[in-house]
Amino acid sequence: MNDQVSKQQPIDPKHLALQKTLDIICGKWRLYIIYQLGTEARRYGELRRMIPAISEKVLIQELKALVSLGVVEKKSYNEVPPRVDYSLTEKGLQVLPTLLKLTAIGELFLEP
Amino acid sequence: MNDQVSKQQPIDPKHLALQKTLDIICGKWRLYIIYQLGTEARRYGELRRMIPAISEKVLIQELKALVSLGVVEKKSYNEVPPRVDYSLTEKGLQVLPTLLKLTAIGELFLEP
DNA sequence: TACGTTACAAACCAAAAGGTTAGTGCTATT
DNA sequence: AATAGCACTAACCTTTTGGTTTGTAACGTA
Repeated sequence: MNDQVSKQQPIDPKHLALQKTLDIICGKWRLYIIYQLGTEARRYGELRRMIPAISEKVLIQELKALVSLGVVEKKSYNEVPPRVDYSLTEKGLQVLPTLLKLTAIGELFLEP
Repeated sequence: MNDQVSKQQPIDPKHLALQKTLDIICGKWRLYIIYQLGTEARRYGELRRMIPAISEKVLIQELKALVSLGVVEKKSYNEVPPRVDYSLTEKGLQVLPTLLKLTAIGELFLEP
C-alpha cells in the first residue's frame, strides 16, 4: 500500500550471529560430523564408516558446506587410489568445546 | 548381498543427544524465540512485534513445538480479549546460558 | 579380463520447513 | 454499522533438505 517505510527490518546483530551459528550446526549430520572430526583428521571413507547411516552424497555435501563455512578443511594428496582427508580448521577447533556442550542439553531433555 | 549383519546401526548415545539438541534449536526462529523469551514471560503479540519478520503461522507453530519439547510453557488467562503468555520452563532456563554462548560462534564466523 | 577400491558428480525424487492468505469468535472503539 | 485488536486455525504453495541410484577415472588384485 505504501512503501515509504522500506521493508528492511532493523537487523538485530544477535539474530545475525544466531543465524550464522545455525548455518553451521543445523542439519541432521553437521554437528555429528564435527564431533567425529574432533581433533583428528579423517579420511572420507573413514567418516563413511564411522557414520554408516549417512548417504555418500549427503556426507560430501555436508563436508563441502562445512569447508565453505570455514569450519573444516580438506586436504587432497595426489595419490592413486585417491586420498583425501578432512579436519577442523583453527576456528573449528576454537568452537568445538562449546559445541560439545550441546550434548548436555539433549541429555537433559531426553530424560522424562 | 548378505543380511546376517542386521541393519540396526548401533545407536550412539552422543548422536541421540545431539539429535535431541538439534530438535530444540534448529529451525530459522527457534533460538531467537528462546533468546527473546529470556527470563521474562511474553505475550504472543509482544513476540510478534519483537520479531516482525516471522509470520504468524510460523511463530505459533514454533511456540507449540517448543512447548511440546518442554522448553517453553504457555499460560492462558481467561479474559476477553484473549491473553496468553509464553515463558521458559525450568529446563529451558537451565539451558539458556549454553544457548546464549552460541552467538559467540556466529560472531567468530561472521568476521572475515 | 573382470572386479574392487577410492572419492566423488549428476539426475532425480520425497518429505519437511517455511511462507502467504483468508477466516474465526469475542469485545471495544469510532 | 464498520473497524480494529487479540490469539489463533486451515488451506495452499514454494523452497530446502535429505535420500537413492547410477556413473566416473585411475590403478591394484584375482
